[in-house]
Amino acid sequence: MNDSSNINITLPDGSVREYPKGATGLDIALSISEGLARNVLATKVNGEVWDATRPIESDAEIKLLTWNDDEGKSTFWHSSAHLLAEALEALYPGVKFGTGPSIEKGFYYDVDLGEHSISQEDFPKIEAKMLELARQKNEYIRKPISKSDAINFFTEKGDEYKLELIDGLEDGSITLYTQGSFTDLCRGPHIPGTSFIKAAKITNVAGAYWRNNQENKMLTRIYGVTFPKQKELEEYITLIEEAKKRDHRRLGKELELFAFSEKVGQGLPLWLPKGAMLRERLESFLRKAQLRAGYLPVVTPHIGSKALYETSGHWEKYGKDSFQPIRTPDADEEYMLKPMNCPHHCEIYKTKPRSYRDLPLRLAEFGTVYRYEQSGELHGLTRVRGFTQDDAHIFCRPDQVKEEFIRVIDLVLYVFRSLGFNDYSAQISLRDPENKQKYIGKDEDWDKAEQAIIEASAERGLSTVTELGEAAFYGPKLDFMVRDALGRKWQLGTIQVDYQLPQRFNLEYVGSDNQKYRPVMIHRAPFGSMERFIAILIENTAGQFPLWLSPDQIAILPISEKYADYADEVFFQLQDTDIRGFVDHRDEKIGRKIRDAEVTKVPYMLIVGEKEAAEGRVSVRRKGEGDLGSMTIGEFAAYFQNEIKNIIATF
RNA sequence: GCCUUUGUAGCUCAGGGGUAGAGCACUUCCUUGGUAAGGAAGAGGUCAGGGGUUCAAAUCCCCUCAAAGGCUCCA
Repeated sequence: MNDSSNINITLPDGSVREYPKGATGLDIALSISEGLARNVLATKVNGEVWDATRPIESDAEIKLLTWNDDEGKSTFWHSSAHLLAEALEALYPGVKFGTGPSIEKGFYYDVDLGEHSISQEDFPKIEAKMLELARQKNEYIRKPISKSDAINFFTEKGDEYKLELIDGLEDGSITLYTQGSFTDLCRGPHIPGTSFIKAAKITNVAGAYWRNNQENKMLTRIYGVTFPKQKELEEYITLIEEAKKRDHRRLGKELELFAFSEKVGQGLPLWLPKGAMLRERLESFLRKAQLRAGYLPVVTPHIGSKALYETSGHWEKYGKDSFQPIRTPDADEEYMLKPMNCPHHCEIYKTKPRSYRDLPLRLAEFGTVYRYEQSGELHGLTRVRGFTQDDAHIFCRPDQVKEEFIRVIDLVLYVFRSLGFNDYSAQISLRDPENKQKYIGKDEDWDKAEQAIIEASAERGLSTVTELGEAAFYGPKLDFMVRDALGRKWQLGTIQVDYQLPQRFNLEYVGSDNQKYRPVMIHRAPFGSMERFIAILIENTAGQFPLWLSPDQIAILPISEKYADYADEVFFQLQDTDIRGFVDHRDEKIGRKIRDAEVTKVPYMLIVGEKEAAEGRVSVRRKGEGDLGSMTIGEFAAYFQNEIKNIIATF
């Protein structure tokens, strides 16, 4: 044990060092190396992030946080929000402040600008001010304050939003932070000083309700991002530009995959021939794998009587936010566009008595559903009002849940692999253990299902995070996330256990003891929806789809009109081996034909001229790579099919 | 749904109270060419829609619709 003036500090590598009581993270860093000390942004003390300059008074486990730690970054950005606030106060006297947290990539501050408004043109001015203030190398100084003093301070300043925040705080836990001439109500922690901030960019400005409540006043939310090095800002900007180039809305138009029409309506995508073919190919790919995995295809109508959704509970929960019921002309009947496929599938389950021997029953449908999403929510293909789920419902016995989960995981991973998503993870969403009564279903069933999900994920080696309280009220779930080529995360497929619908539809099966039992239902969709999945696929591949999905796989480019017949002959021969594409018969030079094929992202160009026609060969050019040399038509077909075989294994 | 911004040719965009512009794409003609843009001519728009102000509106004002970025929502 240490004497009263010293404390023991445990470092992440497990080593224990002795420091004087009141040593700060910076002191500890300095004792390790000066270089480290220069980079320390904050200190994690017993799992809590502290200012690097805050004295540590007792034994602790610590970790020194730098730019390389997520928590280091978020501290850096939170401090940058204060710097932004200081700049705004200098530029717009009288501005009132809401809250200014760090976010995944940067930070924002919600402000009430009063008379002023901010637009893009003002960004450089704000950025310059921030950097000017940063160069003053001001320290972030932490100061605990009593509630009454805090109220006096912000009353005097006229910051009503801060006063509202203080109102919800407990006396004794309130701190202020000051850097330069700006003082903010803040829990912290912060980086030691503004000198760390070397590059700043205001990225966006938008409206946001005070405290995220629609009833409250709309404040101006100013988004920004900062870096400790100019170079990192440049990389960030490059990444943003790359993301813009990959935007599926832009590529969808350029590659003629889909379109929207005001006449048809908001959020209702029109699939153009190339997009439709891409989509059909994805569907048949999954259909084939599902058939092998024991799914049975079903088809159900796009509408269902209102009673169906009263039974399912959807009417009660979402009815007033849905497309409203359709009335029949004569009888007093109401039908609804289907927002989910599961009620229909439950009715299919009920078409005959089921025995425990029939289970699991796996019903699959590419089912198109309609949901009236808020207009401000619509976004390209990722959020639409009419979309097709690669849906299936597995009706099984409680003891089969785990096995079925494993099978679905295998199917989902097969889909990811075949489509080039190699960086994926999953989230297990379980009940809130504190609040079990808000969930439907028997306690023991939940336990069993949650256990089944956890075990199935572990058995398949999924990298998972577990979130308590994130389960749906009707059952726990497993959601898949993929990281795309730019490092962005997307939520894709989902597997959900459902105890509610079997109960609401009174589904039963006869057990081996001739008693009636209730099946468990599992909803699952590896793609999620065709629309959303294709959007993500477009962004991940930048429109350069895997060969087997590419709308046009080859472009045959005759050198001149003289070889048009030979070009057609090549085309027909290749078409016989299921290779699709076109012959570019335009009256253009070869350079132009190549350029156009490159721009429209055709994977293979086959150039045919005098030499090729004479020898029965093609000159092969791969998009983005260039000339691969000459092959016979048969050689090319084999080469081509081999490439596809290597991407897409059979399930 | 709310806030802010935007809407001009198929696409990308300039212009802006006084007869609508460019590049690309498209059509026709010339050119018959060897690995990322050959040449010429032509056609194409009720300036998102509706209303108002004005001698005159694509331009200014109002409303509607749609899009973008946020916020709230998401079976």
